[in-house]
Amino acid sequence: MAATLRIATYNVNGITSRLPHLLRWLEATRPDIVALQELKASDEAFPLEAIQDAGYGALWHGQRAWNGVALLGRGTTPVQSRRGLPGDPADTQSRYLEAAVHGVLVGALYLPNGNPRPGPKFDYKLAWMRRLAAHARGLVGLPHPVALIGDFNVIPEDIDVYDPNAWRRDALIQPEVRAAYAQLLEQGWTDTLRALFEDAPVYTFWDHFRQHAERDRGLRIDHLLLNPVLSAAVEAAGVDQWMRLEEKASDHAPTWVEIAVEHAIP
DNA sequence: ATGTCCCGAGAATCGGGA
Repeated sequence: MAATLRIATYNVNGITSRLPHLLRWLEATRPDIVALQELKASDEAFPLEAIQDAGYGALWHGQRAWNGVALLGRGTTPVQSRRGLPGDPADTQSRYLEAAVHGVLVGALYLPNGNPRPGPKFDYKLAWMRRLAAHARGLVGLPHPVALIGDFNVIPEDIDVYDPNAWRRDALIQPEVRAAYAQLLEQGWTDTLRALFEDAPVYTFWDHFRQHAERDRGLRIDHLLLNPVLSAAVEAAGVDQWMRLEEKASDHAPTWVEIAVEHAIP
């Protein structure tokens, strides 16, 4: 029996503040696999019980006040394959978690913002992108489904921002950042939203300034990169933009892809 | 150049980050 697998990524900007939003969204859209970013909470503060009550198993890598990523599986607990991005043992920031969920190997990531630029934070971002590319190279050609999803903090092209000029000094749009992202895609990853929307704008983030959400002045920085095995089965993709217009919303909206699978998800 | 929201500190606002 044919069925679909829904994979989503959502930067919650604080799991404690956003738990009600997360639970409403899980119930409304019932994704099978979810990557969360910016938990901004220690491991001890992760709201496992509420998430389990919603029908999800969870794996998380928290950090007090900043960063923090998690993977949720509907009706299953993700099986961890990696915690932390390889390539720098001194890196203590919680930004990468990798696990098998519903038959997909999922790398869930929160790529460094990189501002202010220039400076050590921008250097860290570029170094992190090099480490990601080195790791991703070993994943893209695997004979099973692989996804790299999360908040990449990269505006890939001018179509991905409401006004490129307004962001020209920002780390998210710099030529070397865009080049690093393009090189990652060249390994064989498909940028799913861009592939499906073709030359139509689609945004995943709207900052808190000047009513940008209400005016749809956004950026596309949350990405779903699929390896060839997985991208061959894509049926649909989109952004749950209504979530950005909720009271006390995160500045990001959940972004998702639906995959055709042979059998119903248990 | 502007502006807003989250977190932690620690007691009321403020700094850091985005």
